Amino acid sequence: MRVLSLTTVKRLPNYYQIIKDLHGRGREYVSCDRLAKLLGIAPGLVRKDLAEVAAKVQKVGYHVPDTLRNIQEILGMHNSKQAVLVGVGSLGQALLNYRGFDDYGFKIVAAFDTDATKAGQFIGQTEVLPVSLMPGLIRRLYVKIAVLTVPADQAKTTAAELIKAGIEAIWNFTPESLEVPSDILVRNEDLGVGLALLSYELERRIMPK
Amino acid sequence: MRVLSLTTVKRLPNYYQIIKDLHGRGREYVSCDRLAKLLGIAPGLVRKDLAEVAAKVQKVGYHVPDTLRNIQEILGMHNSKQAVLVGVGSLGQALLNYRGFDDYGFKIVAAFDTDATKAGQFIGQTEVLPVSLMPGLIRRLYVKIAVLTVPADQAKTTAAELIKAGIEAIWNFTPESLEVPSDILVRNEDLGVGLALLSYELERRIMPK
DNA sequence: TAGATTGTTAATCGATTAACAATC
DNA sequence: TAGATTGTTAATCGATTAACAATC
Repeated sequence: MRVLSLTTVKRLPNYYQIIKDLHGRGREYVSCDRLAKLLGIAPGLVRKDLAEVAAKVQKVGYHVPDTLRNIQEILGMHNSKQAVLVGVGSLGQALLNYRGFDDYGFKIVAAFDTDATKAGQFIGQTEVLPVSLMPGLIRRLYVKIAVLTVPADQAKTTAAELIKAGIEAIWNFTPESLEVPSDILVRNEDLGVGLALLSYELERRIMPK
Repeated sequence: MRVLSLTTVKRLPNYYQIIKDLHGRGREYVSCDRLAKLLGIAPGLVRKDLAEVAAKVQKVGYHVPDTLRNIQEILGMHNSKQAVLVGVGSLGQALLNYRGFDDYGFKIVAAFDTDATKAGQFIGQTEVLPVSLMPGLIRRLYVKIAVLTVPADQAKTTAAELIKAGIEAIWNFTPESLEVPSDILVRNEDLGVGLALLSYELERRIMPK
């Protein structure tokens, strides 16, 4: 499997969504034209994206079940991936309840919070533990992924602790930018960015020119 | 004010974050080199981004308080923007509790859910109402923005109802792609995309080649 | 075969970078 | 002035599109 461009990988969940839907409705094949129309992009782009991804059959299009499987394969959706979550605020709680993770093979095995009164609660399937138990649990279970949902001012120190305990990938929901060693993977997910874009487009529309 | 490229607008919240922090610590000026280093991008890009945005002073850099104000202005952060939220599941609840919206002038004035037993509850500052009251309230308060956090299978019909009631911008957290008239603004925010990217990079790293 | 489809190429577009010019 | 900084230009890079070739 060749390395896919990041822009292609970004679209994979969109293809996945549509193809999963078609699969559920019993469709066997789908053309790139159809996919392109549903996603609002050029058919050629679909062909390029799926060139290394889809199970294509000349004349009838892409084979739905096989293509679905290939996307799952590429994204490692059926490899189960253990993760911990740090910071059981409102966003942390939401992510603990969010069911969309299962699809991607993610399982949050424990959540941590500095507020000891939260310890012992279950949110969704996950137990909240005091943050003092964090390094030990990460080491014991060989957890490599952490979801970071602490307040912004605790982001850097928490990230440092996580890395020290053996975490290799951080999904960062704080607006802080983290400085980490180059062998640590960080993905920033900032709701503020989406809101800023919405906000900007609204401004331009409401007071045009 | 000229039209900024979307890539520039996407970085504005990052500049905002840093400059706000500098402002809080009493700094008066900041150079593009400094900003570039903190964001991990080229100094020239910072200069280009901020050319139309920042209050620059030759020889000392960008004026922190004025630049902060300009970014707020461009993003319309001090215009208060009323919004409603539909779908009080786990993600909906999180967004109702999320305090980051205030900064951008967003105020969620009401939340709606089809589950009538949720009605009457307050989540954060916001009351949950039965969905039957939605069109009336949107019209009465002239609300133009909706946050869509319903289950995927209700996304399309809910969006249609919102638009019928007068909503002009939808912040879509469902994985569905909505088909809307061209005068309606939609921003898709799919956590699955972020997860897919993290997942892909992890795969590549764990089983290299 | 004819026709529907995917594959591939070259052209285009836009964003980023690097280097230097301009400024105070 | 010298020096620190921003402004601007041209080169580069990468993604997308459009058009056509190849396939079964």
